[in-house]
Amino acid sequence: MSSISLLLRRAFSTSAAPSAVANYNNIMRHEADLKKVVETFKKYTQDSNFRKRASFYEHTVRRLSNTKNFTLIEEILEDQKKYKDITDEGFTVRLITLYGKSGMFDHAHKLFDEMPELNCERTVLSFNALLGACVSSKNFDKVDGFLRELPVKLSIKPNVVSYNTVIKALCEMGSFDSAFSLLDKMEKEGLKPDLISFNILLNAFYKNSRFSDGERLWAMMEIHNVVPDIISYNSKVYGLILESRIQEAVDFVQEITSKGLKLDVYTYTILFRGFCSDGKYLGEAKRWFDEMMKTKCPPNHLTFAILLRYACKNNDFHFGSRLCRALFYRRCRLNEVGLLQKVVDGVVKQKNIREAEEVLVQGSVPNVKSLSVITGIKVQDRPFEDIQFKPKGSKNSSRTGFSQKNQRQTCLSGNQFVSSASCMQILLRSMFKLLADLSV
DNA sequence: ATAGGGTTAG
Repeated sequence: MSSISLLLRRAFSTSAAPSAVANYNNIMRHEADLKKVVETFKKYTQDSNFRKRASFYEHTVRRLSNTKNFTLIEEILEDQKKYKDITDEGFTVRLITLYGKSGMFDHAHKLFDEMPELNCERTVLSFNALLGACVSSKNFDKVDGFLRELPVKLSIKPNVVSYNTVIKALCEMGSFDSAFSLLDKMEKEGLKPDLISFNILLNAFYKNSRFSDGERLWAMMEIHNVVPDIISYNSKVYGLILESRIQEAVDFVQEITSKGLKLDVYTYTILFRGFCSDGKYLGEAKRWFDEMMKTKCPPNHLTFAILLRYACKNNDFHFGSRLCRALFYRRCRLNEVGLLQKVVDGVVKQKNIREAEEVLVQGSVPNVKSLSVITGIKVQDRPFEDIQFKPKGSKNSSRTGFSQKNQRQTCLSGNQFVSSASCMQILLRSMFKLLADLSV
């Protein structure tokens, strides 16, 4: 009990004087009303320093895009046209990219077309931004036409980035051979395929069960003097796992290490996913997890989700609770709270009360019943009365790490408490949310 | 301006 309230107190206490930037972050994070978010954004962007901060644009637009508020996205991005920055190609390119990422391809295209009248020069940068917007908005089929028409029309010479983007689009459409043949086309245009060109192709081939096509690329890379990096190798590990060649994948990973390359979180996570197919790899999974810790390669929420499910499935709750501790330490959010509950239940069943306690205290699994069973705390009607929180309509469930099922009981009005169970849930959810926010 | 993870299970 005391540890939990300590955690809560820490989570709810306000931190020291925020700068303008932190201030903005605070306002935006806690503001549930998206109309107000938009107003605040527009107000802040009157400041020219603020307009240089690409990440604010990204955060705000991503949030509006996640909730499908496309009108509001249009409102803030179109509003930017009134600033002199719009004559700076870099600034406009960012807006085009944001439209693309929000899936608003027509807006991206329109802005590109408007650039001359906005007094903004168009070079290969904005051309590439337009191509990129096709890809991110999944208008893959448009890319090829743009590559054929626009360079002539606008006297822009495509560069490696342009071609890489087209290769990506063709791969996404499943036109692997056309994508591959663009390497030749590039060379004819006097451009050298680079690491990114090859990584796009490696990924596409191995991921789409074209293992032998993938294998052929390595020799080509050598010819082009392109040195593979960990992203290149990860594609192959993925390919091996996809073909259930687990041991070969392990051997290949060893080989990567012996080349002096550092494995990254992707490498491990791909391996773990391969191990999951069979309980016999549990020891191997632990060994690689230790390796991860030893080499200071921090696991992320996906790594934890995969390993936790694997541990639970094989009744290894000791490993499970160890994973939970690492998970809380890293302040990762799981999109499946049920997994934590499984660990607690498993540990309790095996009578490792102490471990269960730790998982609970650190992770606050929102199950009041197991909470009171394990800790012996009797849940009162009005716990934590000293803590105020805003329950109304905070809808960003994705940040809290709680499933939709757990969300539906949010029915408080004002600061009134309801039953102890849902109160506890809401309280814990708020705590999770705050912990998540603090870790950003 | 371009590159990379998942899907459980009742």
